[in-house]
Amino acid sequence: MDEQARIMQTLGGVNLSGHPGQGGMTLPPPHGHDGTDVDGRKQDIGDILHQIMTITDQSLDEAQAKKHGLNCHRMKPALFSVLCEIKEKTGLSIRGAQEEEPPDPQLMRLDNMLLAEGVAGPEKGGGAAAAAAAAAASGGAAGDNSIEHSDYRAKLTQIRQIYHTELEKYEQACNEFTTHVMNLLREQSRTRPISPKEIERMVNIIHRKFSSIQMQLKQSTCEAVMILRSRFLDARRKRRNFSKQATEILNEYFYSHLSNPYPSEEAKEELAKKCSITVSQGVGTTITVSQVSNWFGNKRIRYKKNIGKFQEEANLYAAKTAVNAAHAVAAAVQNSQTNSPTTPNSGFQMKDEEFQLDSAENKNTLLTNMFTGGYSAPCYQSDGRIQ
DNA sequence: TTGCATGATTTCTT
DNA sequence: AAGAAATCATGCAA
Repeated sequence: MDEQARIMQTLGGVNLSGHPGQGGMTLPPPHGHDGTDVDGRKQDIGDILHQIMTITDQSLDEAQAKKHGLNCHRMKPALFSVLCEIKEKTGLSIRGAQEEEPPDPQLMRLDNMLLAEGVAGPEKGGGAAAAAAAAAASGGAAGDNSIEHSDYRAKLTQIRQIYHTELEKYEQACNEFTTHVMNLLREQSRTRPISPKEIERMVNIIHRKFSSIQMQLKQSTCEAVMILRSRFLDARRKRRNFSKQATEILNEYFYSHLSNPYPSEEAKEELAKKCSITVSQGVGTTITVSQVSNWFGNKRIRYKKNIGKFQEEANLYAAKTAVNAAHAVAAAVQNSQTNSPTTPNSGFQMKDEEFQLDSAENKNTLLTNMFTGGYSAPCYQSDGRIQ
């Protein structure tokens, strides 16, 4: 620190005569009051410059000794001050051209992405927000499969850890290198003119270099996240057929509600629950509400597009529900004979009482008519939409 | 390998 | 926001 202060002092106040001046470069007057003094100074400067110029021709020991001598020379501060001023002037003109660069947009993009993915930024959650974001991006069905979800999070945490370790390493290396260079420059400032601004500039250069290395790290981290994310989403996209039982439950509901095949949110939940119980496709496989919605969406559109093709299926399920209804009625009758009257069936399956009591065939014709427009309400509109 | 079935996603409409 | 329609991508039987 005293070195720096000394340099500042040299820069700010010391002139060639060795006395404090008004600041800035103060050359001796061309016609000094004392001619012999001026001549002496000139000789001194010539002498010191000669010594500096020849120092490289000498052996290390000789140079070392000479260096000490130069440091103690009475004209040294003055010469040092002049050199500093000259350097500062040239340095300023160079710096004007290379500094004040705007923030790198690519770096900003990378930073934003890492922040959004939960890799950079505060530790909390460890990418839970990112997983949720990925879930939201991949549509309603996402975010329900906890196995894939936790897998994604685990991998993201891994990436996060690697990223932070590497970043820390880079920062440490950067600091070490900066300290080293600063020490070196301070050391050198004893023998050559180095201003604090120059040191600062050098530090900036080092930081820029290290941030460009950091950018590479950020870039590869982003790539890793993108790969993980695409894999995660691809895995979700992989289609697996529902089990036969699940399809049966959904079909039963669909054909028994053909007049209005739009299950409410509660009904969807119920169906999802029911399907999940019967599904046996593997560990962790469940049918979600959004999958039920997908299924009904697909079913409605495909049924509407080709009613003929689904006729057989419709008959089958209508017969099935009719049988169920008959059983239910029989049970109800039996109940009414033995106990007080109770509701034979609960839940969505028996909502459409009128439908249940029709004969399978009649009902199908009726419902087919509904879809083809031969039934008053609800039916497809002129543009083909239901309702 | 091919064609159909089917779950999921995307885009558009209401 | 929910649903329709189109499309994608995969499963599966022939």
